[in-house]
Amino acid sequence: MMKLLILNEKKSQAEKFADYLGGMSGDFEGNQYDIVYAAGHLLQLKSPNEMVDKSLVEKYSDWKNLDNFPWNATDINWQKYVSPGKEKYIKNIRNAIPGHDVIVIATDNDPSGEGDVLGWEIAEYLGWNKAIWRIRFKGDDSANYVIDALHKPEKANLSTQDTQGMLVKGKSRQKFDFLTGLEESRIATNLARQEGFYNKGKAISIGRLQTYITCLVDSQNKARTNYVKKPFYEVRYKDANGNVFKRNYQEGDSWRFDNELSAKKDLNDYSTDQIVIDSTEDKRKQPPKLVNLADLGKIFQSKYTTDQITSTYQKMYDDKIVSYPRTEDNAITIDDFNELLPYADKIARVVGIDPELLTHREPRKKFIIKSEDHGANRPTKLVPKSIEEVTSKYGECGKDIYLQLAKSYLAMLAEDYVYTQIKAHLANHSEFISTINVPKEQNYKLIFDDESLKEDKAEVTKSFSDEANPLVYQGSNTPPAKPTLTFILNNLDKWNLGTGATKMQTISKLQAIGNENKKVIPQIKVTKGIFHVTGTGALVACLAKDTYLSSGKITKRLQDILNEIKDDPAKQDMVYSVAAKTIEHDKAIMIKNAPLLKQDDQVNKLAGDLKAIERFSGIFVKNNETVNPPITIFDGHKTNSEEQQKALAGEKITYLSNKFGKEEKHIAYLAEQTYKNKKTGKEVTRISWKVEFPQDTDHVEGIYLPLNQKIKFKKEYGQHAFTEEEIITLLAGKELSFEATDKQGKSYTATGKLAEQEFKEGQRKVKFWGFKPNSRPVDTSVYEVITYKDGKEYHFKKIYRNHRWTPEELKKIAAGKKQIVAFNGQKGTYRLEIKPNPKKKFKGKTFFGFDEKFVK
DNA sequence: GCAAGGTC
Repeated sequence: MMKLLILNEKKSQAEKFADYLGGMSGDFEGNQYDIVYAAGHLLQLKSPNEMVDKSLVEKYSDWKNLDNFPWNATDINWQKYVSPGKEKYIKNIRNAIPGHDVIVIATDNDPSGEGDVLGWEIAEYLGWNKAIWRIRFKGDDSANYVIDALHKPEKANLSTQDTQGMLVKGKSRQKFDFLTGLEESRIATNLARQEGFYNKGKAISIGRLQTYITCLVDSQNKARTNYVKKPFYEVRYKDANGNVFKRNYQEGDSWRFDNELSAKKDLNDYSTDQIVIDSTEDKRKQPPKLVNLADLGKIFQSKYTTDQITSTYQKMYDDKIVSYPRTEDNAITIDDFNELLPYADKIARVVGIDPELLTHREPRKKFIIKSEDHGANRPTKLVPKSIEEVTSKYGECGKDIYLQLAKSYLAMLAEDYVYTQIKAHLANHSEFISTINVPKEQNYKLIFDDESLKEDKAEVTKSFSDEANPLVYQGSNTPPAKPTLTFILNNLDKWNLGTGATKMQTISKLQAIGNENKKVIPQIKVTKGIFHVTGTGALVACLAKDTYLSSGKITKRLQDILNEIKDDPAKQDMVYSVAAKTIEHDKAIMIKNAPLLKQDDQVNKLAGDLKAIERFSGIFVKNNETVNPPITIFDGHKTNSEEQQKALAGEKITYLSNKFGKEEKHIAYLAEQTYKNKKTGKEVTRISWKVEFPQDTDHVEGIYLPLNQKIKFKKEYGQHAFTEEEIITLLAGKELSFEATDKQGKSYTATGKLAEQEFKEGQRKVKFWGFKPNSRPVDTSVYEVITYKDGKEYHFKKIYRNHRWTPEELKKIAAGKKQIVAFNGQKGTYRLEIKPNPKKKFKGKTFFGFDEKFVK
């Protein structure tokens, strides 16, 4: 009898195991067991300088000496520490260990070996020295698979870990990415600085996945800029339904011209011709495979960011209304199929699909896989009551995700799309041919049209008419594709780069929207669905051009080596030499590229202002150590050398600051400050500026009763200073009226209450509390009040240029549309094109007005 | 200050 500690990768998996085995603890065929779980990787590699012998710490802390690279990977002991935020999971597992004989690693069985690493690193970290069993099961949602796997565990222990192929494979991948990523980041950062590009004092991040993406986006945009359109002209035929007949072009054919005139001359040799049908055949197309998260990203790329989609999907997964997000499966097991089938009608009704369409309830082969990672993304048995419920819980994006997911699933249960394929040629010119597909029965396409996944959407075709007419057709060489999300994802797939879990995430992280997530400096940004590099991205693209890490090939090569290591783990040190060779090569390339930074237009335009924070240095009297504080204090004050010396001597300096809207006296001094490093969670102590602000006499503080929350707000509004009594009224959340003077000097009664408001400071939105006047009622006998297309209310005068707006005109105005209106002037009627402009400006005031253009 | 891989 053995006591087993079953270690799952995540909570949801542990819950399923408990379900199959009869609880989180219990008895499995005579052996006692307890189930514990992680939350993905709980551990990560330490900093390089923490993984080497004392004598090498200096070398591995250094960023500046290029001779250090490549490192000697055998110097490194590959120790790990608990990722910030994951301590509670480690604690739970540690507490559960005593009394057990075996740790059963029951994490995901990824082909990369990631699940193996994830389990083994926990056992190692916790100092486990007894048996370790690895079980591999097909999918995590069938009791039979799990029990079957428990019958035949792969038995090992920590001392034999180097013989475990999958584990060694996973660890080797980790080592390669760590070595190449960290070393090349240091090399790139150093080289850029030597050329004067400081990237705001932050490191330039280089890595196998991210650098490929950044360089791909940049090279594609450059290819688009350099594209020269080369038109060609040729005779084609078109029938009344728009079907085109053309010849198959071979290099050197004389009927294709580079100028229109020649083609026009050629056109004289052709005349209206009869269409001859060659064949008519009915064809069928099965519904497309199920969508995954990357597909959802592609479908909604112009509507939502990758970040919105992944985070919304995650919320829906947390509530279990959709399946596990991070998979690349496009099919499901027969068990999954059978489990969800009884809910199909219910799902259909929620998403507004007629259940009558779901007649194909037998599984087609293409949708069924024997084993799965997690199974394709799909709705679950937990069907929401209505689509409105989904919208109210997860917003517009959640609604769109659910609709798309449900429809993709339901399409699988509909009949094949049937179309008629017709091939034809022209009677007198048989070399002109045409093939068209005419839809016959839409079937699954009524539920989900897979065209939405393609970038070039096919048009619906009508059958041939009797005859076709010749015309001169202008074509051109194809321009390089736009770097859209689809483009990036397709290229990642080409090289097998990134996993289901990381692709969308990395693209999100690389984007400017990651500004809130300060872990990563954005390298790319997306505008209108097209990706571009940022300043940092421009630096990366120029420096890393032609490096191995910027190319997809390195991943193919790495994977070959990793598989070799998996088959013979004794070869594991191979990964060290591959990493060293990669770094050596890339270092040489980057040294060559570095001088080009100054000549690169894009780099100068985008990265020129990413200068370093200027610092001064000196010995600080209080700790007798050399310190490097910034010259400019964060309140905007630029210190002079006299002030710097004073501060180093431990004295306070005083100056006037203008930063916060008005001039005030600030006192600043150097002192020890403690920060939390966001990535490592470690506290860092540093000497930097502290500022004493003058006492705030403009604002008042108090408890805002409706929220029971402490707030601060301005003591006055316009010319009016609030009295004690009025402040109490406002803090109670009540309305207040007082006599006020407007900007024109007229007095009026202002009524309003406290509200949280927002103003923009550059890109940043700053929230504040303050008195907010109610919008003054408009005189509806003089003004029209409309709800504009942006959903907001606006007003404007009923009579404009002596013309009273008609109801039809008002409708167009509300829709934001242009229109031509006739006005009566002194010299008769004149016409203007009128376009509503809700942000019309006059003497600094913004109002709802109209842009006008004269028309004849 | 630096990766990619997990999950939440």
